[in-house]
This record gives sequence, C-alpha cells and structure tokens, in this order.
Amino acid sequence: MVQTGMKKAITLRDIARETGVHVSTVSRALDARTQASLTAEVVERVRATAERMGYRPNRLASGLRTNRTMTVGLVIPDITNAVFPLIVRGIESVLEPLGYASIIVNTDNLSEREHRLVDLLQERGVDGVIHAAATRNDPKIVEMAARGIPMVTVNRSIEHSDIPAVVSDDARGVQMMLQYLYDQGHRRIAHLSGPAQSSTGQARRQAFVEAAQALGLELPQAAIVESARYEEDEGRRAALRLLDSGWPFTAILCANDRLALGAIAVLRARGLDCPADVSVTGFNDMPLLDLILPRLTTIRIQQFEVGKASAEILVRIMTETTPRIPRETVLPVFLVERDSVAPPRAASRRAC
Amino acid sequence: MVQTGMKKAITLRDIARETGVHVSTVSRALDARTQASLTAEVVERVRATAERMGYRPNRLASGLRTNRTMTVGLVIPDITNAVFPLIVRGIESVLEPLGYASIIVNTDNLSEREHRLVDLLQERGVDGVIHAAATRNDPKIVEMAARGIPMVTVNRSIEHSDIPAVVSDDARGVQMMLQYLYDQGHRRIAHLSGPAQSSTGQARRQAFVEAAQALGLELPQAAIVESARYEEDEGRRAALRLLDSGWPFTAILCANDRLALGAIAVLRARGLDCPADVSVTGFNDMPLLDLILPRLTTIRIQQFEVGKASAEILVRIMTETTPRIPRETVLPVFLVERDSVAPPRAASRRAC
DNA sequence: GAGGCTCGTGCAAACGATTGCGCAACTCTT
DNA sequence: AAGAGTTGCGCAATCGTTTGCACGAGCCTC
Repeated sequence: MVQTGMKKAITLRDIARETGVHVSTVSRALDARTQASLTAEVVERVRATAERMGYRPNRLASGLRTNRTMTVGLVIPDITNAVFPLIVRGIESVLEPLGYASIIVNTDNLSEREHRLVDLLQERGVDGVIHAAATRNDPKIVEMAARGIPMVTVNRSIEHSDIPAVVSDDARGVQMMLQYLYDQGHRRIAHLSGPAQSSTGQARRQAFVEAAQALGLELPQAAIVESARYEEDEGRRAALRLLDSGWPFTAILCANDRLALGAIAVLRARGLDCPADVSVTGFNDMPLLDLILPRLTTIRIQQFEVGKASAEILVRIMTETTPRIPRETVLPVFLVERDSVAPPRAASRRAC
Repeated sequence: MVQTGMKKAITLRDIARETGVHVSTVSRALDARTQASLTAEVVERVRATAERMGYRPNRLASGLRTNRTMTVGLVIPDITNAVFPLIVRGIESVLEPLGYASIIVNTDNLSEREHRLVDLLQERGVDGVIHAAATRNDPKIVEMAARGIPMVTVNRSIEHSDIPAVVSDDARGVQMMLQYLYDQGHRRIAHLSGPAQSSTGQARRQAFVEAAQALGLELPQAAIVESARYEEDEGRRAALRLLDSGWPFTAILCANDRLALGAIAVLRARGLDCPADVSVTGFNDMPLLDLILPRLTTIRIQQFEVGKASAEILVRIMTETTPRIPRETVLPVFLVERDSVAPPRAASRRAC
C-alpha cells in the first residue's frame, strides 16, 4: 500500500515534547484514574495541547500493554436473520456509550467457521464475547470461557458450564400461546418444532409437550414435526409432512415466524385458508411481520432488551472485580394477537 | 476484572525457547513472505511446535509494529435496515477468507455519532473503511481519506473527492420502471422521492424527472413528493400529501420499498385498491417483500454483490502498490414484476 | 536542624511482533 | 588455498502506552 499523503498520528511523545513534560506525565494527565497524582496546572496544560493537536490514543499500543482493547466480539449465526440486527443494536446501546467497539462475526452455524472466527477474535484481544450462535454445545467456546475471557450467551445456554445466559421466556411463551389456542376452542394442535440442536428449538418443543399434557390434549406422534432450520422452506416441508400424516389438526403452533409463513404458504397451496380452515401461530414477532397477510398471531420477544441485558452483564464481568451474575437472566415475552387464529370449524376442515 | 484462571497466551518467545532458535527466526518461519530465507528444516520445526503449542499471533503487537491490523471498519446507518445485512455479508464473503475482521458501527445518520465512531475506528488502527452511511457530504470522512486510510463508499458517492464508490444503477432502474409503467398505459405517474440529503434519494429523483421528460409525461409540481426518511410512516405521510393535491395520478413510483408499503396502506385506508385503482412500485426488493400483499413490483438491487464489489476494491487499495480503481463501479439492477402494477382504469379512479 | 514525611515528576522496563543489519559459516572461483 | 560471494540465523531497535520505582524538593515533627 502506497500511502503517499499519510501524515502520521499524534502520539504521547509529541505532546510531551510540546508541553515540556515527560511522556509518562502526559499519559497520567490524560487518564482520569491517575491525573489526581499530578498538579491541576500540568493536567490542564497537557489536556489542552492534546486537544489542540488532535491527539487520538493508539488502542493497539495501550491494549498491548494493558490487555484491554475496549473491543468485544459478537458471535452470531447470520446477521441477515432479522432477529439479530435488533439484538446487535441492543448490545451496542450499552457498549458504544462506554467506548467499546464490536467485531461481529457470522458463523452460519458451521462449527468449523466458528472455530476460525473465535480465533480471529482472540488474536485481536477482545475484552469479552457475546455469543448468540445457535448450536447447543461447542467445546471451543467453553475453552475460551475457561481461558478467562468474559463471556455471555444470548438466546441459549451452554450446558454444564457457568457462563451467564440471557434468554427469553420461551416456555412461558409456548404455554401462553397454547392456552390461547385452547381458549379459542382448539383441541388438536400440531407443533412445527425448530432444529433440535438449537437450544430454542429444544426448549420450545419441550414446553409444548408439557403444556399440551397439562391441558390434557391429544398428542400423537404425528403432531410434532421437526424442522432442520428456521426457514420458510423448512416450514413448507414440515407442513407437508403434517398434512400428509392425516391427523386432523385444527391449529399449528410454530416454533418461529418463518416456519409459520412457510406453513401458511403450503396450506394455501392445498386450498386451505388460514385462519378459516387452520389457525397458525408464530414466534419472535420479527420485523415487517405485521405487513404480511394473514397478519400472524405470534409471541413477541424483546430482542433489543435481550441484547441490552447481555451487554450489561458482559460489562459487569469485564469491569467488576467480583461480579455476582445470575446464571440465567430470563426476559418476559408477550402474546401479540393478530389475524392468523380463529376458532376451529365445527365441520371437517380437511378439504383435499 | 479478576482473571483467576487466565493462562497467558503462547508467544513467539515461547516457541523460540522450545525450538532453540531466536524469536526473530520464529517470526520469519511463520511468515510466508520471509520463510524462504530459512532452511526448510527450521521452518518445519518451528511450524510444528507452533501448531503443537497452539500459537495464535498477537495482532495488537504486530499491528503496532507494522501498522496493519487486518481489521476494517464498516460504517453503516443502521443494521436493522434490511438492506444492510446483505451488504455486510457480501463484504464479509471476501474479507473473512483473507483473514480480515470487521468492526461495524451504526451512525443512525447522526453526524455527531459518525464523528465519534470514525474516531473509534481510527484509534483501533483499521486498515480500511467501507462507508455506507447515507448523508451526502461529510468532512470527517473526506479528512479520513485524506489521512491516507483506504476507503470505499457504497450506495453513494462523495462529491468532489476521488474516493471510489460502488453503486447500483439507480438511474437505469428508475428509467426501466417508468418505461414499464408507461408500457402498461400509465401517463400520470407520481414519484415518492427519498430524502434529498441521501445520494440515492437525489439520484432517483433526478432520474425520474429526466425519464419522465424523455417520455413526454405530464409532470406538475404536485407529482413529486419528498420523504424525510426511507420509512413506512414517511411513505404514508407523502402519499397523503399526494392524494390531497388533487392531481389525478394513476401510478406511484416510489424511491424505496418501505415508502411504497406506506403508500399502499394509505391508499387502502382511502378505499383505493392497489393495483386496481392505483399502481405502486418499489425499489430495492428487500427481503420478505414477496410475502407481503399485494406483492410489490420493484427494482431489485444486488445488495450482496454491491458489498462484495466494495470489499474487493478495498482489498486492492489496501494491498496493491498502485491500484487503478475506477472512480465509480456501477452494478446493474433488475425489474421484478409482481402484482402491484396493472393498467390504469379507463374511468376516473378517484373514489373518495 | 536532622530525619522522615508526602508530593510531583522522571526513568526505564515492559507488552509481542517485525525487520534492517551484521556476522559467522558455508560454497564457489581462480 | 585464499578471497569473494552467498546463505542462514541472531542481535537489537522499534511501534505507542502504561506503570513500578526512584528521586529531588518541600514540609512537618520532635
């Protein structure tokens, strides 16, 4: 790279030369924690010339010396998945005012990629990591935490570890939704579950089974169909399996909005209307969902708040000497009632 | 922070001690560019023990020495805006395989925030910056480029500067869409323009005016309404202004999908159907758009490709000694025909 | 008035990697 | 076989900041 015009940055040394004090004095004058040990006059003189010369600290140098880079890593599966940008902004809302920068990496749920990216973060000396990747257990992450890197997981917990987790109350969400369908008169309710290796997939499925049993609902084998990914085409595939099973369900509780959208598309293709013939519910309340017809009844998760809470916890771990952090922080969820649920038809609703 | 279990990382010195060579030899053995000056035996021995000990280079140290951090900054307005995640993934698709990490910052189009964040990037010694923030001219950014930091802008150009830009062929997109509406029989076509301070807003508006004149269309003052932001509620506000102007338009060409969605909502509220009463078109073809009814006819922009191209250019600027980069790289756009356009009604279409 | 404070500042050694330079130990040439 | 050239590696300075320690000056105390 030919940097012809590259004028080099102002350093402590430059300020020292300019003010006639030693570089260490400049350093102390610019650090709020140490400037008490200097005379107010020197502090002010240094501060003023630093300002005048446009001094910007070199974080590489200070990080090298102190092992603190004011940089954190965000490990997420895929930023194009609409729930993550909100989480990211929530995280940023607390980190950025404190001066932290975030390196965001996308794992695509590929553990090989995740390993490489975790290395990439470590090489850059991140002060902490917020981990939102979905796979359930990952030795690399546990190892990183064991190395002493402050870490928080969001939307999932790592089993057999004491890494703090921030999660939404998935179980309560599923239970609320099932109760809601029950109250509308539904008795044969299917579940399109998420991937088993994602912790949300597993948690929601288990909550579904438990809530269904608590309500005394019929729950044949065919009632639960698992998807491989949280995507529309998986929703379609799973809904087809469900339809072809022959079980006369009247509603589908989906583990995720995108699965629900896929399911509704399949129903429509088979000549079934949602909600007239089959009620369908989602989970997450992703952005723009309220513009898609039928407007999906779903469980709203506070993505931004989840991100915010996880960042607050990470900051505590990074800065407090003996933080007492709960193993799990669970945030409430809300049922948002829209148009995709109606009472079941009295007559047989299976058209074809 | 109390790092009790923090076992410190392996350094070149550790490997040197282990293999019995000097630390500089280790450094050379591990660098592909310099290992030619060593015997194959030493290189292999160093490489093997580095591998065995799990050596990870300290990028802070190497960055301090070399002024290259293998980190780039991505300046975007808001990651929750659906077009940006795709751009980010496009950028990553070229940067990540090369070993670069990305620090992503959201400016919210606030220049005060942008200044702070640009400083944050500089302090961390990023090797380059991809700048996708929307405001048209920003002295801070020009100053940064002048300082010699490699930079590329996406979706916009900086006036009076030679910073390379990657843009979509907005003008052609507008022209294609207007021609399409014309071919469907529309003659009185309104334009919901984007914010004037965004370069896309300005470019699309200008293209609209030119294309309309070329087609000999009637173009009264009221035909163009400007929005303050690319958001649904601005689309609603602008559409209301348009309706209230009394001009008997038969179609609205919107500068952006979200504006179009807002406009359609207002039409619906006024008892007008899209496309039966008024045709509406979007721009961008954002994710999930095809699920929203009526399915919006729009111009597809290759977000991923835009990101990819900008990253490729940035890499060239960062690594080549005398790169010849075109001032502007323009990527083609495509008209995607869906359901929000129909021929105009012969009769008066103004219901209320 | 001498010894022991505190207070403000300078000194120099880190942090880990890179790299120009120098110096042995070779190989080749004549 | 001696000089010249080459090859392979070590030495030490450097990047910019931080921080334990030392040191001189002033002050107080007995």
